[in-house]
Amino acid sequence: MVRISNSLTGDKDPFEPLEEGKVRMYVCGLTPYTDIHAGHARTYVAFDIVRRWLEHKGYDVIHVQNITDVEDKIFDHAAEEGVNPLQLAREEHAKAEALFDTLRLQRAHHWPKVSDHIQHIIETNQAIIENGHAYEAEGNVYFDVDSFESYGKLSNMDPDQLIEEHRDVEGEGKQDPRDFALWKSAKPDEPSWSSPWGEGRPGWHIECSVMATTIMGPRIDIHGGGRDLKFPHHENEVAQSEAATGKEPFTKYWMHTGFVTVGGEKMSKSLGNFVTAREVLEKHRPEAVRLLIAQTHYQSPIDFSWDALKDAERSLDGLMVPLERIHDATPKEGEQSHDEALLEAIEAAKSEITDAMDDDFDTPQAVASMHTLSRRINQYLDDHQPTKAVVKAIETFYAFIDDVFAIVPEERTVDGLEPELVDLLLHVRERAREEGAFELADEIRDGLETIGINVEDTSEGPVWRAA
RNA sequence: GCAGGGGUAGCCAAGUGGUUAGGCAGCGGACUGCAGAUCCGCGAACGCGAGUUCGAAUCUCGCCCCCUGCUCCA
Repeated sequence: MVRISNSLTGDKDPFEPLEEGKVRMYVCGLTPYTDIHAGHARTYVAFDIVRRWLEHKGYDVIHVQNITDVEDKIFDHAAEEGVNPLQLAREEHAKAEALFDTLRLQRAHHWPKVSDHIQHIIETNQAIIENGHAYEAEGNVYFDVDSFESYGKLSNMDPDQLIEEHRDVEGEGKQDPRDFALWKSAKPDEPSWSSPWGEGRPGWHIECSVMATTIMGPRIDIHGGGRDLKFPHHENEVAQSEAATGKEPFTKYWMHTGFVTVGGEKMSKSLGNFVTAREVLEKHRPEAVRLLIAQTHYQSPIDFSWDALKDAERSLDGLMVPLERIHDATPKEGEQSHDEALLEAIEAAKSEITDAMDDDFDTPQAVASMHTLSRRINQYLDDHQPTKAVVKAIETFYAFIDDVFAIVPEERTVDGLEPELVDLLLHVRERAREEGAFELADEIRDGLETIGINVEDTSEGPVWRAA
């Protein structure tokens, strides 16, 4: 049984989806106007692992991730650059999607865009007005916070206190400072659509309610996003969705990811302390990035540093050593008495990882189990030639962790390299070593290293791989 | 101010009453022509103060510090 820390209840709740065997999952996506940074990547990797785990458990997961392509920031940015806002959003989204692929994120089943859902948004706004929870004012439509009794239930905010806090918040024709826009009247030179309230465009927040419910129905299982979206974005989503459909809870399990920080402070575009996902992936393998993220629980902050990434690279290398060793080994037929203990250790590791993941996706615990098993396998391989059954079990284990975490790297290759030539060189080097010509042997090894090939001498002879 | 999350060894990070977490770095050893990898061993920890308990990182109370949210935000 999977248990999930639920922001809505404040508890770790047993996961019982609305519909047996099926999971409706919505992850707050991008407002594409510039490069995504490490913080976005963290959230998406975290939910990628959530999805992979649920799928591993046999759930049929529908994963929806929105593209907010109609939003002030895009308009502002497009105006600065002198380009078309919708075009800018399309291009930035395409760039982000390519990065997602590199990061080994499973593609969402739906990537709904606001610009494709304007009609649905208008209809939802009308429903909210009819249900008495919104009003029109000077071409704008505002959500009537005071009419929605449970406002504040997700973010644990006191609605009365919000009145004082937001005394100064402006808005054309707003009746209450807490009210927020479902529809904004058009400004010159900005994209707009016609509506019963005149030319305009959707407010921020409403798109997520509309696209989630249009695609998945009035109630969904999991809704995720960064902690910074909890208020006001997610709080407003809850209010809008429930006000429109009359069904609650809109989302059964709300999940919020911790921030990526830099020197303890939140990484954000406005602070300017960000590192783009592209920069990170230019310097590091995606699997190392994913391991770094998995080493921290999804709710805790991750303090970003290049050193931390380097550590994760080394840690990943260590984790993958057994896999490389069995690729280099020649397995033998039959059974060996000492195989039993190793096969049991592999089963034990799987079961530990399963328990950890079921417990609110405790990836750091799961990673620890992987390391422990990796050491056990190395011990075995130090002492024994593996049998085919053992090789199979190890490969199956690595396939399992790759399935759930996507952290097993492709074997590295050097472009334009003839493996036979490397083997020939190493053969010559062995001859040199036999004759004690170590200077020549080292020259060959150093030379190979400069073209990206690492040579290691083992008791079984030299092995090489791309660095 | 209100609300939430945290403070665990040099760094990162699990762990909710008794049993080695784990990683990275470090030190010693085995192996090796050397290097690397691997293995074995080692050290080092629970923010502070009281309390409960046979026993507290874990429970209670008080305090200190950090981060986040309170209509830009993954």
